[in-house]
Amino acid sequence: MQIGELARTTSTKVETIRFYEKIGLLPEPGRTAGNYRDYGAAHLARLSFIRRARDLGFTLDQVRELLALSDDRSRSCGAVDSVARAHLAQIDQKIADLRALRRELDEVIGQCSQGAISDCRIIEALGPHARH
Amino acid sequence: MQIGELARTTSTKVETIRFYEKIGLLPEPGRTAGNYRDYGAAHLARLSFIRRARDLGFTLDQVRELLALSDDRSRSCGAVDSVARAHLAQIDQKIADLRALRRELDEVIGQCSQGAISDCRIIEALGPHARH
DNA sequence: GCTTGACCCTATAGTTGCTACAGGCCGCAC
DNA sequence: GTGCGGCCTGTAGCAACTATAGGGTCAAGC
Repeated sequence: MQIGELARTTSTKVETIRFYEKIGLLPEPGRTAGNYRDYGAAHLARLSFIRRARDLGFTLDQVRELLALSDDRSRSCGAVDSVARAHLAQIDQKIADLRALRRELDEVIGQCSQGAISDCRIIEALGPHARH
Repeated sequence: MQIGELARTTSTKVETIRFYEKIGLLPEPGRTAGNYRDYGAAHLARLSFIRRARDLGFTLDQVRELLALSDDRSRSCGAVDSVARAHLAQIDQKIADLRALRRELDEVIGQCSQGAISDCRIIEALGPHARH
């Protein structure tokens, strides 16, 4: 399987695959006579794992950790669970932050009366005298 | 006012102020005899505006746009309103995305039975055979 | 047998929004 | 006069890719 097919199969860009290889996330595949990368089922599985984890918002470092854990099949699942739970907590925090921000921005926007800039409440609310 | 004081006043790092100057967000201030940047009230106001907008999650490009609009005090407030509303929509989208992701991750985590990795449902759920 | 075009290769620079050096002045207290 | 904090410039680094430049490979068609 060459890189383009792997890319299509996993909905990944070719450059991203090469990038994952460069940072050591994806093992270097063999090469054909013409120096093309030649992937097998194991590469497909590993890249799928990476993509799925990335889609779930794990950072590359977290993915690296999950991969290391999953490679060591004798270890307990607890470590994996804790990585995942930490990530969940981060997501909850992000959602809360965004909601707070949304509320605030909404308030600022609500004051716009569509007049001239000199009377614009949005600009005013952003200004140096706005006490928050 | 020198850069350190401006930084403290606006809760910005010195490097960030120089960075804003370099990318043209903050006008170059005058210099003292010793080549130190010398800021006045206008700089303080502008930097406060930038910080506040950034805190509300506007990108630097959006901030640039808002600044340009606010400088042209004869224009209607409508353009400002539309920048702000577009940003609000982006935030809503991000919140929705994160919530979907949260749900999914929560589901994956819920399956962990704390057994061995070889039975770990999280790893499994991330694997290539997980149909999503 | 030669060209065309799709694919692949490496290496490097760009993106966003900063942050962190390295190596060197300025200004003031002691 | 020397030590220290603060300032200066310029460059490199972070995440996680993406995009380009400048080339090689391979199969098909004429």
